[in-house]
Amino acid sequence: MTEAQIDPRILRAPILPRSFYARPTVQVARALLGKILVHDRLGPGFGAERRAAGRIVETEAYLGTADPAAHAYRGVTTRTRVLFGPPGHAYVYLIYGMYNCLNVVAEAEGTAGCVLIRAIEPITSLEGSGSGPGRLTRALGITLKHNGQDLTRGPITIREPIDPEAGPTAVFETAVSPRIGIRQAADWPLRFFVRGNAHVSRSPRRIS
DNA sequence: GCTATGATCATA
DNA sequence: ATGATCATAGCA
Repeated sequence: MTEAQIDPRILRAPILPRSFYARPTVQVARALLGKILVHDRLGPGFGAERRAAGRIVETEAYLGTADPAAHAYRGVTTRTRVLFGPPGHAYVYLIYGMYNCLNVVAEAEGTAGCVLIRAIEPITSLEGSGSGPGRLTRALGITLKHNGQDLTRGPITIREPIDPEAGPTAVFETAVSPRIGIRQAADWPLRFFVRGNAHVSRSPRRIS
């Protein structure tokens, strides 16, 4: 049985501060590309195989009350409350009865806005693919119970890679496209991904 | 209480 | 093109 070796870069990677998230949503969506998403299932322990991590290679911005495709479009509800809360928290929801989607709350408290994490490039060995929003949460063990959690505290954190010269996506070009799978505001250019990266999702655009 | 609706994915 | 499967929203 081969123990998966953790890339030591994630052990030293500093957690992104709240100020990173307290910016316009589109800025946050672009800035999240290349950052490292970590789920430490044992907290600050040393259980190496319990730590799952990947590099973010695809995101989508959802612009709150100004965006017909956003959950926050119709204002505060039980579900969307976290979107209007302080930035740097996780917004997790269940879609199609089977998939959890992980979003990051952006903008100042009181203003809704979030970034959907759509794909990661594995750093640790993952159980399954990290390509696609439903698959990456399954691979990292992220569920509804993580909704509202503070991403500056963990166990889910997003980190700055310590050595930007290392790794296959360290130097990259950001590509832009319409968002995947929505019907409202279907042509808004709010999807961002690492051009040419093999782990970017290839979900078909929903039609009709 | 009830019903419609998905920011998905796999299979065909 | 279809189906699996369920939390949430909107309405009565």
